[in-house]
Order: sequence, then structure tokens, then C-alpha cells
Amino acid sequence: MSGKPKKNITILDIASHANVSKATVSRVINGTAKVNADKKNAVLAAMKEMNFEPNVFAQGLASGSSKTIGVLTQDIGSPIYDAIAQGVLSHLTPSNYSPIFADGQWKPDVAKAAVQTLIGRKVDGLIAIGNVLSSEDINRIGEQHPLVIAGWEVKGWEEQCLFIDNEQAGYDATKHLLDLGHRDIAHIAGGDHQDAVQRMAGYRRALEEAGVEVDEDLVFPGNFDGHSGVMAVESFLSKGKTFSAVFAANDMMAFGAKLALSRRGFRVPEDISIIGFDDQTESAYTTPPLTTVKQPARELGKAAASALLKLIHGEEIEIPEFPTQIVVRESTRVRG
Amino acid sequence: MSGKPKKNITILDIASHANVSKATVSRVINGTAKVNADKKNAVLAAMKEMNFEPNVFAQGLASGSSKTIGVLTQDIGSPIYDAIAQGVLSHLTPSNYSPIFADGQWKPDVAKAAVQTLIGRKVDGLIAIGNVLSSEDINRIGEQHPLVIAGWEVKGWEEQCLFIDNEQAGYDATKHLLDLGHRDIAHIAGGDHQDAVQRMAGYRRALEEAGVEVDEDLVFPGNFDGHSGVMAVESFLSKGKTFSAVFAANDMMAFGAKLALSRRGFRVPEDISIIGFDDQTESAYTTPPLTTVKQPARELGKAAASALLKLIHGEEIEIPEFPTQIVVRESTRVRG
DNA sequence: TAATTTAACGAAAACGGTTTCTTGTGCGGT
DNA sequence: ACCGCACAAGAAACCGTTTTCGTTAAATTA
Repeated sequence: MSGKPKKNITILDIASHANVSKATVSRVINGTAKVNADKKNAVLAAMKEMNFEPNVFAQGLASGSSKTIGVLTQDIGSPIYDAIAQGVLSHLTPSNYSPIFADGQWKPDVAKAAVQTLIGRKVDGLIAIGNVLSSEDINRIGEQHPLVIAGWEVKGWEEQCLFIDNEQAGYDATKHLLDLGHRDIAHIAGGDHQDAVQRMAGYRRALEEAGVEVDEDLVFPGNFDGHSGVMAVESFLSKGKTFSAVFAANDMMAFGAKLALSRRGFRVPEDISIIGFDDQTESAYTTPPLTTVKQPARELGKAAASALLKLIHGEEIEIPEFPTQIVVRESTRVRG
Repeated sequence: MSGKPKKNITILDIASHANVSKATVSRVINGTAKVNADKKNAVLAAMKEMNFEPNVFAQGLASGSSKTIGVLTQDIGSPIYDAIAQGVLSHLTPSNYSPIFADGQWKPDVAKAAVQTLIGRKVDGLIAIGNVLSSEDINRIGEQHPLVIAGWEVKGWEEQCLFIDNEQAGYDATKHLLDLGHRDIAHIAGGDHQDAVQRMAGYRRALEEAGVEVDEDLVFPGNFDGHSGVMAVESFLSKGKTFSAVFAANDMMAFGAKLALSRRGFRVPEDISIIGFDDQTESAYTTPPLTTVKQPARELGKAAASALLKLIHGEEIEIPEFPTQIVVRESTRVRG
């Protein structure tokens, strides 16, 4: 019970136990060539009996493939990116690929190092969830390794990017408010992140299309965190602006905005309507429940993993559309 | 530019380039033995020049160590467990260990398979974030591999578990309400999860200590999601119960409770106080901002990774305390 | 029946490192 | 000067697979 011989069973043990050569065992394991039914069964039986597990290092060394895939995250803890990661993980679990994670912290140099680590670990492919790398970097990496990017659109690499139409979604969100009769619609943006910029573009297009001029004082440069939402409202109010609705580029900022409005005595949605973006879990349980734009993040993650696996196997991939959807709850209503 | 020879540079190339044997190169790489300064420099130079990266498979095969650590998650997407994972990842990044993730979905058989996968990948150690496995399973795994458990307490394995004192924290939360003069304090529990059970125990102890009898109709068996919070309030109200405060076993249920209370015309905190548990990011921006119990999840994750690394290197580990802290915001006040 | 293809499988050569053994050299002790 | 010893570094064994290459026996063809 104490002094284990510690003998690892190898393919060779199986071979001798089944009276075949190790080559045959290997063929049985991988199904790379035909082997007689009886020998095959003998090998299978031996493997079961000695409950043999092939050594991944040896397999990797000999075959060159590690059966791992590298996942480059930027930000564990963000609801959307987590949901994408969740989708990736859930699709990978039933496959025989295991994910190795590395975090880029939204910093190009850190991300680059992370990719290097992943590649050094001989991953068979890479999934980037979000992205900070330049088009050039992406292209360089992508031509050396199977690569897909989830939740981001890289110019010149669109065929392997999975993303939602943020511009259209931003348009839809704004349109929702316009349709409710709102005209003075503030926007809390998310900085220079691609999706934030696109959402803002959609906001502007909707307003223009409705013949409403964009008041730049009603556009606040947030950064996706709750505090931005608070600051945004403070900014609007301090400039003496009046507005009846707010479109926040994510739910967190919508929460912050709601809080700041409450503090200033405005009611939501009676006085001011708010629409967010993401539909994170909490949004259904805020007071009032938040109207928001839902994006199919989990599905996107699954699709990304699925696409990468196809890429690895040399199959053609086709990226589907990922439709967003407005979830109408109780934070928006017809302009009073 | 098109037809790459694809020759991988190996330790042998370095060796010949530096006029030494591959053994020497290996020694330089790993510092496992003294080598003359000039040879060493020659090797280093060659490695730099040809920018050589050792093949992880070969290293693993020869040395037996993979420089990877397995992370067993149960639930990507939960704020607390994500924060722990974040901590783990952040501590691992600067080390030369890479994390391989596998998800157990809170299901014992899935988790078991996940561990098997991880072990099959020859991870040098394991971190479980949360746990569904039995003590026996944990012990079995733990005596074969370095293992630490984060955010969970396994009987007979406490020395390698990192967890907070949920009972005390539950006590503190309840005490906070008692100190504000509340006597009719409802509790929304979190099912049979260990931490939920312990938090409830703390709730009961505080009440007893204050000479308040626990009204079982004011204890609702939730399941940590927002809907539980709603259901809990509906349950209390439908039983005709009156109460002036609620202790929810996590923030999500607190959100749900707040929503349900608002719907029924109760104001928070004027009519009813609410305290949550976790201090997830959103809690600071709800209306009103939620008083809650903060647990140092990130630190816990970092400490877990740190402890595991020590374990792997055969060093002694000592698990620190992880103090919780009541964050008083605006959802609790003196009983009116 | 002899000649020729084919199918199954074993022998052995990679894969790229680490580690044990061995050997040659320079050193201090007597 | 002689012996033993420590030490640096090379030679070779080894880690556990996959895969190429032959080889043998069976199946097909003439």
C-alpha cells in the first residue's frame, strides 16, 4: 500500500499482453490501419484490463499534434466574454481537445506573449476571445496556425471572425427609443473598443435617419464600467441638458446611469427610459428590469470552437450570422 | 517566401552551432549542472540567435513534468468562481506554468471525467474551484497528485483547502441586521451547497444568540439565482409573514428579492432592509447600492495557485485566513 | 501450378529532449 | 613524482508513441 512499483503501463505492455507488436497496438488506438478482428479485440481487451492511457507527451512528440487548443482571453470576469468562454468550453468538453488558457489583459504586449506561450505549448489551434492584436499580428499568427476570433472583427481576417453586427444592434436599440417617441436620447459609449464605436455609429445613424440632430453633449465617453454610467448622467445634468432616454453601450453602465438618475430624483422609466446592451444575467432582476440588447454569446463561443475544430481538420468553415435581439423589459416606455 | 523547409531547430542544432554536446545544452537550459562560462555563453548566444524554443513534448516525455496545471471549474459565469479563476490565472501567468481548464458542471460524474482528462494530460497539479467530488474521491486524487481546493472545504483535506468562514460571515451579516434593530429577519438560502448551508448556520446562530426564535416560514430554500429571490419574497408574503429585513445567501437572490419587494410596494431600505453576499461588481450600482458581504475571491485564487506551486516543488504550505468583510451600502438601515 | 498482387503486421527509425555513465583533465595530498 | 579525487563535458541510454519500410502469408491472376 505504501511502496508502489510505479510502473507505468505502456503500449509495449499492451503489446506483449496481447501478443502483438506495439505498432499494431498503435494502429488499434488510432484506427490508422486495418487490423484483424481477433488481434484487435485482444488489444482492446488488454487495454481495458490494464486500463491503459496513452502518454500524451509521446503521442505529441511522435505525431506533432497535442489535442489542445489555446484560448486567448482578455478579461475574465466580463459577462459577455465569460459567456463566450463558456460556450467554447462546452463545445470542447465532448471533443477530445482540451483548452489551455492564457490572458492578454487587453494589453498588446501581454497578449503577444500569451500567444507565444500558447504556441510554445504546441496547441493545435487558437481561439481569441476579444482582441487587442493588430491586423498584422493576427495575419502573421493566422497563417501559421489555425485561428478564429470570437467577439471581434479583424479587417482582412473576417472569414475567421465570429461577431455580431454591433452597428445594427446600436441602431436597433436607438430605434427602439425613437419608436417610443423619444427625441432627446443620450448615449453612454464604451471608449474606443471596436464594439463600442460601432454601437455608437448605429446610434448616430438611427438619429440621423429620424431627422434628429446628435447633441454631442449627450454623448459620454464611458469605459464599460458602472462608474462610467454614473459619471455620464452627472455630465449630462451638469451641462443642463434635458433628455428623456439613455442608450448605454453595456448593461453595467446602464446600471450606473439608473443609480445616478435615482439619486437626482429621476424615475426610470417614468421620467427617463434606459436601454442597455448585453443582457447580462443581473439585468432581468434589477429594479426595474432592464430593457437591453441580447447577444448570443454562448452560441458564438460554441460556434467558434466548432469552426476551429473544422479548420484544424482542414475542412471548410462557414461563419453563421449571430442575430441580436432587443429584450424589452421595464426600463423603457413611451415618452411621457 | 512560399516553400518553407520547415526545419524545426532542436537542441542538436544549438549544440553543433555552439560546439558542444546536446547534454551540455540541456544543462544550460535547465541549470541542472555547472558548465563553463564560455561554453555556457556560446550556448546562450546560439539559442538567442536561432531563437530556439524547446519542444514541450520532448521535455515532458523525458522529464515527466508538463509545466501545466489543471483547473477544474464547476461553473464558469458565476461571479465568485470567476473571480477565483481570475486570481488563479493571474498568479500563473508570470510563472512558467500554463493552466488547462476542464469543467465539471457541478455534476460528480462529469467532474470525475474532467479530472481524468486533466490527469491524462499529465498536469503537474490540480486546482479545484468549488467542488462536487466526495471526500473519498478527493483523497484518492490528492494522494496521487498535488491538489488544492479553492472556495470549498473538504473534510479530511482541510490543509489543502482555501475557503472563507461562511458560518461566521453569515453570522456577521445577520448580526449587522440585528444591530440595526431588526428582529424579523428572513433568510434566502442557497440550497444544499456547503457554503449556503454554513451561511444559514451563521444566520441561526446570530438569531439564537440574540434571543430571537427562527421562524422557519421566513427561511426560503433558494438556489442562488435571481428567480429564487423573487420566489422567496412571494413565499414570505403569501404566508402572511411580516419582516423588516432579508439576508440573502448571495447577491443575485438579493436582487431578485429587491425586485419582488418593489413590485409589492415595499421600499428598500425604508420598509425593508436587504443584505446580500459576494459583493459582485453590479452590487455597487444597483438602486439602492447593495449592502453585502465581500469575500476576497481573487486573493483566494491567487493563494490557491501559489500554494499549489509550492506543493509541486515539495515545499511546505500554509493556508492563510481569508477574512470576509461587510460592505455597508444603502440597502440596509435602522429599523423604522 | 507458378507468378503477382495485396493485406496484415512486425522491426526499426524517427520525434527532441533529460539523465546516467564514462572519460579525460587539472588539482591537492603525501 | 604518484595516487586519488573532484569536475566538466561528451556518449549513449531512455522516455512512449507514430510511422515508414520490409516481410511474410494469403489471395488473385495468368
